[in-house]
Amino acid sequence: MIKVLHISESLLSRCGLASIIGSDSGIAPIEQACDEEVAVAHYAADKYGLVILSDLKSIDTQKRLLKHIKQESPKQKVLVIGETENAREVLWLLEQGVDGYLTRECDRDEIIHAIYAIIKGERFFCNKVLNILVERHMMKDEEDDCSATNLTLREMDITRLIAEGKTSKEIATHLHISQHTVQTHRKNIMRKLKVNSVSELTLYAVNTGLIPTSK
Amino acid sequence: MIKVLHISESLLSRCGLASIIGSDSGIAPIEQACDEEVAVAHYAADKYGLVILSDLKSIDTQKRLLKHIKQESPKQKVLVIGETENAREVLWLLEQGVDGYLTRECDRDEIIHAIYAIIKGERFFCNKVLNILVERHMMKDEEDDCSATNLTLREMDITRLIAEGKTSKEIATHLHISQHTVQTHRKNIMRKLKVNSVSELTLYAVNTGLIPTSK
DNA sequence: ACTCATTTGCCCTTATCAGGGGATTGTGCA
DNA sequence: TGCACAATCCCCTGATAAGGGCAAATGAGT
Repeated sequence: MIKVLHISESLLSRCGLASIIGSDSGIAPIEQACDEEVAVAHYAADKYGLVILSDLKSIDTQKRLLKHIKQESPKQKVLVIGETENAREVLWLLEQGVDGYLTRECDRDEIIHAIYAIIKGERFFCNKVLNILVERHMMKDEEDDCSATNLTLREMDITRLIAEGKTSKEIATHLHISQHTVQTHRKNIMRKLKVNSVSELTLYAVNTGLIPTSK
Repeated sequence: MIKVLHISESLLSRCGLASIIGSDSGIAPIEQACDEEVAVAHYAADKYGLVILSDLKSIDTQKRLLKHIKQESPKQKVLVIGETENAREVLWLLEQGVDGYLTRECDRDEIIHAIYAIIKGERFFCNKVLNILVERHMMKDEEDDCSATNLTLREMDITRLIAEGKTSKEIATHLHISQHTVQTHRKNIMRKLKVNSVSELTLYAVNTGLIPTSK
């Protein structure tokens, strides 16, 4: 019987996954963690055959959890069920040693299939992710001096939060880092984007799709 | 028996909600729509007692669906299970006539409770959202004229210039008025729009067409 | 003439930002 | 092995914004 830990902040997701694979005879009833603290407290190396991460409010939480798990137990199998189609995010996860990535649109069979594949030591990615990887590989040649989008992942996070109206202090609290760090990122962002006001930064965020517009 | 249509792009969520309220005797088995097209094709006025929106990949999709539903059937009860704690998003949803808003952290009882409350014609919001509403409502008392779009011509000028990244001093020079005047306008604008940062002001300007976007 | 919204002007305090230093880790890449 | 870079943290200064209150001139409408 495969022991699974499902870390998800969404009640719906947790019940959903439990319901979906609850009937599968090869998988034990899923243990659940509803947030980061519970997950960290609950987790132990070699306790689970598979850890599934899904529906975490902030990508940052996802990153921290992943790092924590990989530190505790580098060989822990991890499956992420995500919503992002952002190439950089996916690539980052792959680099961290995630064993599988599904999107929320995947169907029951794909989930079950992914679980068994990963347990057997394979890796499993759904089509969308594969497309991203392929595209990324294609683009790779021309992609070296694109002046606009050379923000790092972290800088994109910060940019989005600034554009949403958060203060540096709020961002620091939200990301669990120091205000100084946020300030440093701000400086680098504004230097890279060649802007000198939050308005222009916000307009940049809107125009590049970092922020959704209401129409 | 209450007929419910659940629109969600996440398989986990759909199964989760079905599992959560499947055992409730007062609610019929949930119908599901997995994306926007299916939802639009599936939906008909007076067909459902309640429509639940959750886990839509883009906020734009959520907005389009909501508009569509309210056009087809203005009195349709709608419950949104969201993840945002962004005040503007929540307020926008409320203005569109959403009858309830829960976050993904809400528990089973809260969901069931919300459904029955909404069916009875009440509105239901979880605590986080209520906090947002209360904060905004505090502001509202003093300024009886409710809505955002009652800026004067002058204030619109100032808003546009602020959103373009000008400082108060630059605006003052440009309009041949005192910096103090610009500051006063700023204060009034931010009070009227209920925002407290230039980012949010900029987003307002973009969303209302005061500022052109490049896409 | 009177009212009301608009526009304009000024004072205050505190908080935050913009821009300038510098520094330490860790990771990836050459 | 070293180098570059990302991400983190810390210090400084001056400028500006945020938010409060107050009040005079203007102008259109009743």
